[in-house]
Amino acid sequence: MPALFSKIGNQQTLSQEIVQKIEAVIRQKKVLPAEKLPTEKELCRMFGVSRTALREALQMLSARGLISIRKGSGIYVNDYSSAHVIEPMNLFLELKLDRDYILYVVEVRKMFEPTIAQLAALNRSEDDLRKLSVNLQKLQQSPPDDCVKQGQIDRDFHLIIANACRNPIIPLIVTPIFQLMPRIRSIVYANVKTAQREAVDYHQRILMKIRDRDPEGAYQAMIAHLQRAERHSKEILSAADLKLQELS
Amino acid sequence: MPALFSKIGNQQTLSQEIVQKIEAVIRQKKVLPAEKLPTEKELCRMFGVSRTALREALQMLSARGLISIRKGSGIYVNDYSSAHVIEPMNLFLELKLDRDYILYVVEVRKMFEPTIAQLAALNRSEDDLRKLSVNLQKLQQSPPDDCVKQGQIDRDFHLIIANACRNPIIPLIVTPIFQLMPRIRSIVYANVKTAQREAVDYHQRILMKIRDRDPEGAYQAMIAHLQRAERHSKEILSAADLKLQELS
DNA sequence: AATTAATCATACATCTTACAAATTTAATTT
DNA sequence: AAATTAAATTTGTAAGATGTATGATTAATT
Repeated sequence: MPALFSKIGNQQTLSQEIVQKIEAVIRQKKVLPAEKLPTEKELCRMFGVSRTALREALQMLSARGLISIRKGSGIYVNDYSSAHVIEPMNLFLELKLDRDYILYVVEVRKMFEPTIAQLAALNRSEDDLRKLSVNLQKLQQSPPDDCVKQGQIDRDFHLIIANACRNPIIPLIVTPIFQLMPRIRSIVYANVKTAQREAVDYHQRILMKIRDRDPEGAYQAMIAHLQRAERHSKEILSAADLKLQELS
Repeated sequence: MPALFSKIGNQQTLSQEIVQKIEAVIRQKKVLPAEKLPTEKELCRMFGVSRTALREALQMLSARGLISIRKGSGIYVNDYSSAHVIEPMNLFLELKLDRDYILYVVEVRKMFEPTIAQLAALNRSEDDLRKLSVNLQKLQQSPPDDCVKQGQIDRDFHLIIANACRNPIIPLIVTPIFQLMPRIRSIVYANVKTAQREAVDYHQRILMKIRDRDPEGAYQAMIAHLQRAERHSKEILSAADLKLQELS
């Protein structure tokens, strides 16, 4: 039977409706990044709404990174950057991170990073090489007991490689995953004394292969590195599951 | 010279400050998903701010997917889902999509999808198989001239495989990339008459390898599929660059 | 007694008005 | 012409009032 009446009015709130309309013109590139939108007053007039509703809509768009609101100046369209993509994934992984997710992260890295190292070996610039060797020195010189710092340096090493691929989508994908490394490391590697020396060794080998533009070598070196890391993770995870409680 | 005094008060707006405080308690899991936050009135009292400022903060959190505001009911913490991660990346790719980005997308798919097919062959369930064969039938039966629909079916095929990996991070990463396929396809494949038949062939081969739990076979079949697709893309992109203008 | 309708309290949604603070623009002075 | 000052513009915050949805309670009807 066909319904006699359909719902009156929009289910969504006014501000959500406004968001959609403004988002549409941005997505359709009718206003470009750095360009100014009409003032609040004008927008109110155009949409026929109060400033309250309009401002709530603007704050939503601003929270998602589509616009910037500058007091006394106006409303500007943002150049939607990778930061706005990475942050939600970061939050997601942070909220979901538990024993299982650590293993998922390790699995994903094992799947993708060798291929990334491969491409990096082909596309790396001289500048990438410099960054990598500076990073390696830092890792060698870092205090052996500062797990968090080592995790950060480790993360940067892998990030430099991801950026060396010269494909902007790759850092987008892997940055949030690498971002977890310092936190995971502080749990997993807390007791592994040899971890630092080992990491330096593996990084050195990877760096050499990338320097020599040897894709297959870089691929294999990265596999070796990650397999070693995975073994550590699994051993210590099963040995000390209790520690994971500290995460939350 | 070091400044004697730093600015008084926070540079950021009141609402942004409120966002940080509420976000903190959610990140620290002091309130769990589905739990209710205090009412607007109480939050105003607690923070010592007006409803205007508070509501703008709430709308920001709601726009990012951290909370839901239900009229007449209250404010609830969300179960931060993968949808909130995928959407920003979707937007990013949509805004950046141009000739270069299409090639980046193809490259990323070539890098990661064979490995994904490999893992899917190992972890796939019977249900995954069913979904894949249903999808294949749909592709066979779809009208030959409806490029967009074919793109959607194609996308779903690859999404099913990504989900078959049983690693929740993988769909997170690849969904936004696959989401572009219908749009890209409508540009690239518009003139390729044989595209549909070819796609059916390749999909069939991949499906068989996954069915037989043959990781190496699935890997190779996926490589073949993507290399063919890449050739199409490049040929037609260089032949008809003008068409890209239609994107914006 | 059970079901349905009416009522009320609660909570979010929107509007209006007012003022504060930052920025930009114009005017003025040096 | 440059620097300073004043004015206008624009966003930030506040407070109060009205509108609308939700859920619980009470009254009425069957």
